[in-house]
Amino acid sequence: MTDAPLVTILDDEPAIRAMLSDALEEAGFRTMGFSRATEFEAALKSTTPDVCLVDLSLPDRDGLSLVHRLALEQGASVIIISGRAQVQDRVTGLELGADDYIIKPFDPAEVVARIRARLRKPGPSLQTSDTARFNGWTAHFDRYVLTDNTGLETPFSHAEGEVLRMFLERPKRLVSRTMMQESLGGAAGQSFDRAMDVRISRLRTKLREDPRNPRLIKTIYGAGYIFLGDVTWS
Amino acid sequence: MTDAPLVTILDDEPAIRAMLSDALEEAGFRTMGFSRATEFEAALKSTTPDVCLVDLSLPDRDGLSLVHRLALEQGASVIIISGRAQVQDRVTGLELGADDYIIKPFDPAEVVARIRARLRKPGPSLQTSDTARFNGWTAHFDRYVLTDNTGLETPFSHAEGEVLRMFLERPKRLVSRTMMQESLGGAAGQSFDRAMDVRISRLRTKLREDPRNPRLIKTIYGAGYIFLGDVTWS
DNA sequence: CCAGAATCTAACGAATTGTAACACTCGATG
DNA sequence: CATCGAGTGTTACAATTCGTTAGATTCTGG
Repeated sequence: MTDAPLVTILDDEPAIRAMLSDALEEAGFRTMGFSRATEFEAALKSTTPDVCLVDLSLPDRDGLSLVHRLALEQGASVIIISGRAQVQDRVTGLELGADDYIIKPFDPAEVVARIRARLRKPGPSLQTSDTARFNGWTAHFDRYVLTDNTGLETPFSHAEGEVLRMFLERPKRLVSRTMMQESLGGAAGQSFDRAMDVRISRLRTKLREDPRNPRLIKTIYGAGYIFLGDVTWS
Repeated sequence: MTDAPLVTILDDEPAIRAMLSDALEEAGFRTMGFSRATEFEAALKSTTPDVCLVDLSLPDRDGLSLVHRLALEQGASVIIISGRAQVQDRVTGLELGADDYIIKPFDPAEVVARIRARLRKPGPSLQTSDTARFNGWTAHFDRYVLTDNTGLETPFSHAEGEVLRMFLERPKRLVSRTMMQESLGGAAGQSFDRAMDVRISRLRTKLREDPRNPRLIKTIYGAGYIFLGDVTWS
């Protein structure tokens, strides 16, 4: 999806840039991060972002004047992200041309929602590439269907899909039990361990694994599982 | 000053209405205040506000569904003013079409600044067209008709259209059950949950979905629905 | 080979979702 | 005013999903 909206992030703290770009890319946006205003301005000559996130406390320049220039010259939406929480700060920020003003600390989900509100487009889809091929099978995560090499379709549920995706994203590597639990969002505990097993068992059935000799999902006793398969995402 | 921007205020607390209209008129806007959603809707027939301030906790109606309708049908900017401060509330509010979300207690100066920010960018908040194409189907929302790829027409009702539109505006993204309820204006509760299901069931029938293996409207157990279809509005 | 731990999986059941059938509302119509 | 029919929420029950339980099975160290 090359026409996903482009969001630039201008903030001097790498941790915040990372958090934002993670959340935004997860939500389907393209992102570019900058730590300094000068770099950002240089990049503006060759690209036109759809939304600009700007932190006001920049080392090399006053953020507000930058916002002002941005709003005036580029047509882009400008969203200020700032630790300055006073009403007066917000008012002047908005008066200078910002379209929105978000206060640190913020929740990435709200940032995504506010960006979408600016773009007011249905928003890009969560899934970018959502089919994977492996050993004769094709997993269509968008349709929740597994396809045989003969073309026979087997539907799988959401929970099964979570497990399958987890494996396909880590082929031929050990997936520890605890890692699974975390990724599947289950509260750790005796009973959830069994739930995991059951999910895997059901997935194995759909993949027509031989219980005595599984070829795709191997159990490593005492450690976890390992998915053996030549995975190609497309 | 007849062409000063018109701001409507919908809030059941007279004190807040007074404070807002004072500040807004001071800032040069025209204002109209309403205490109930029904009055407000009646007034909409004769006037078109530039910005609508809406309190979510209304006595006679769920505010969110009103926001949804407003953003959709009128082209006006909608700013939610609410006491509900959870991130999740803000996210759903914005997802449902609000352009901004202000938390009580607020400073009137900030409200003014945010209104100005909205007016500056005549946001493309309005869905200009009323026809969408997806996977061989064409939905004519103006005529309440679904057209087959063979040209066969199937009428759909208003309630079905609400659900369909909600999906077509968020293709390939999870639509949570609560978001639906709020957009469709049902008071949350055991029984309305069923009403949702029934609407979707009826819509599925019209889309000739295979109950065992729906291709367009997928159910995500415990989470909501996801519409898989390549949507083009025109 | 044995004991104990880890894993597998059939079966059950609670929660969620699907849908047919019914009931109510509201306009249109005779 | 009675009737009809479309639209839609409600109810009741069926179907599905998925975690839990419990007993069987497999693995490992000794």
